[in-house]
Amino acid sequence: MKMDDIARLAGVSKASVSRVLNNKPNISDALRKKVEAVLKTYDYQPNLMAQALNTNQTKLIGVLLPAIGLDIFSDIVHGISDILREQGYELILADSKGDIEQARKYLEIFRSKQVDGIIYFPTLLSPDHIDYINQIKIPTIILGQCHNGLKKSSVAFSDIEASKEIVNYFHSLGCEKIIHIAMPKNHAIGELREHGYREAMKDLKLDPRVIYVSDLSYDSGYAICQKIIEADAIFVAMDRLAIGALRYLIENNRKDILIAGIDNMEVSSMISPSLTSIDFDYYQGGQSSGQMVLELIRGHDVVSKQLSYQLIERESTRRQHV
Amino acid sequence: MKMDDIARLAGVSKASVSRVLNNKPNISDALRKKVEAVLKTYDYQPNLMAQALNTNQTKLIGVLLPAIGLDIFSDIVHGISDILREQGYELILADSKGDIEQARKYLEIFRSKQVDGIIYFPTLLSPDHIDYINQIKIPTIILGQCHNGLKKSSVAFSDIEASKEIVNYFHSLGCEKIIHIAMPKNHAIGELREHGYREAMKDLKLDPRVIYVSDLSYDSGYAICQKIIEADAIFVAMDRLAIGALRYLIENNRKDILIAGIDNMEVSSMISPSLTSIDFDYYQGGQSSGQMVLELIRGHDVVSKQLSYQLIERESTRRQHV
DNA sequence: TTGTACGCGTTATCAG
DNA sequence: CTGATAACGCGTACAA
Repeated sequence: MKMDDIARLAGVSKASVSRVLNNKPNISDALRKKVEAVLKTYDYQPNLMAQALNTNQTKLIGVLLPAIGLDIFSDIVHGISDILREQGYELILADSKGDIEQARKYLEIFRSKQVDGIIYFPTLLSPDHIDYINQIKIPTIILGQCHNGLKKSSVAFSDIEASKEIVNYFHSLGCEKIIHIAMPKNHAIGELREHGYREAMKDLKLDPRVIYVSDLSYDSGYAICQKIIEADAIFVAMDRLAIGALRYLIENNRKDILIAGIDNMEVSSMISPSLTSIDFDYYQGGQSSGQMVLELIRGHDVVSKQLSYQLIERESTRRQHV
Repeated sequence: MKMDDIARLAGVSKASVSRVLNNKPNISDALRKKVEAVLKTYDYQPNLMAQALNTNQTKLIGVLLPAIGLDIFSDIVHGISDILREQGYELILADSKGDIEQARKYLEIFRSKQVDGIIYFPTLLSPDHIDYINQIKIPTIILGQCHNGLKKSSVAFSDIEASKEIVNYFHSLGCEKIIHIAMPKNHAIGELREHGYREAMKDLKLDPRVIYVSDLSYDSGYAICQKIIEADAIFVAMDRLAIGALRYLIENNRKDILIAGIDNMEVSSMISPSLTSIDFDYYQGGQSSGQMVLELIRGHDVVSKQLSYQLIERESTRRQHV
């Protein structure tokens, strides 16, 4: 059932049908009624490919994340998806696995698929990569961080502030030897969180000590703890690693060491001891970026947004945790 | 840069350009070289919308899952995505949240977006819903279960067999009072696992006892344990629930009760005690369904496939676990 | 082997 | 306000 057919059945031209479908003003009520009736009867659905060819809009948004499996990213995807679908857009999802080459490959695929917009959560932002991003022609939102050199709209979380809060929290609990387990050095978010840690330690006039994991697996969090000789508390750059670290502490009877993460994974409240963490509103972040990419497509200006956070206190920061 | 331009620059007709692009045989080497040179120079990219309109293929596959956040589904997505992208397809991802109405809504969206194929992981398969699925015109793969009434290709995991294995494993450890924590009754996978449990118990001439959670959250797994008075072992229908249950056992000092789940989530090896579980190859399942949907699109017949599993023994099934 | 001409189903333009 | 008609960019019969 195409527009031609509808037009014939309604006894009008397909131009008029098009006008009705797109709510154009220049059409009489009489014709409108007639066409609408036929439209209803035959349950007409416009052919999106033809529409796309003509309007040069696919109504597709490319979403590139570093790891769709982590629960924070699934929250983000829900946020994005809920907003976009409301407005008739669909999303094409890709996973860069934290690798820049992969990321470029997917951005390239997005381009070739002619998506109308892109939401990109990068990991490392090298000067090189920033140049690459800036030169993208398609409306693009950078999610997860904002960077001076970046000429794109962005939605960031308060990684630095949140990290500071954790250090200060440990200090308020009487800790002095506060160690930071950081992400590998090529992770932008890891750098932000490490930065927050160092700043807070400096403000408190405490000696920072940072150790880096090799990757973001639970195992890495576990393994890295072998390097820790002495500590009052450990601030781990993400819950996932923290859960691994916690396991090590338990196995080695270091229940005197306090520990906290960031991300507030769903499982963090369920493990024993439950994990103190920072909660970011990732769903909200997804919604914001979805909204912003649509505004960008509609010609609005580049803007930046930063989201808030909340400290969730649990058992892992109590003395002698279970 | 469109085909016309390339044709002009190469001094040939656009038909010839098209032939080169699509590797048609009926073209001379001389022309081919000439065209390829121009193609390279100008980095020509065909307009997919025009292609789509013409060939009636969007190269888009709709993937509908009950919960994209769970790690099993992210494995599935990776499997699907790796296969599809190899062959130039992209995937549109949607989350039914386990709700049939939502699922229908998304299947409807897939249709309106004119996807070439669908991969659908349903939860409940009511007769009504089976009818609905059977009447879908687009090539469709049902993932996660196979059902007699279903006239679609399917990729299933060995839920029944795996469940039996766990019960038998508990029995080999000397357990007699083996309780099953099952998913809410409207979950097909839950039913399969419960079925496996009941069969195994019958074979062992043991009394089955099944209790149902209200939803699939960690909390539900925790809360349901309050109903358990006496047990040697608990077989939980999924790791997520099992982790909640485990927390309850620890808090209430019931370290004598053995416990095992299904899914082998990444975190299951990291919690204390680590959780005995069944590992399904979800990535492989994703790959298979991706492969099958492409074959369906190419006109192959409807087929079914069932994947294997593996029991992973861990601390939660050792006597007096940590 | 090569090129011409038309069709895919819309939206946009321009007379009437 | 309405209806022809021309784009949109590609594939493909069909003719040469």
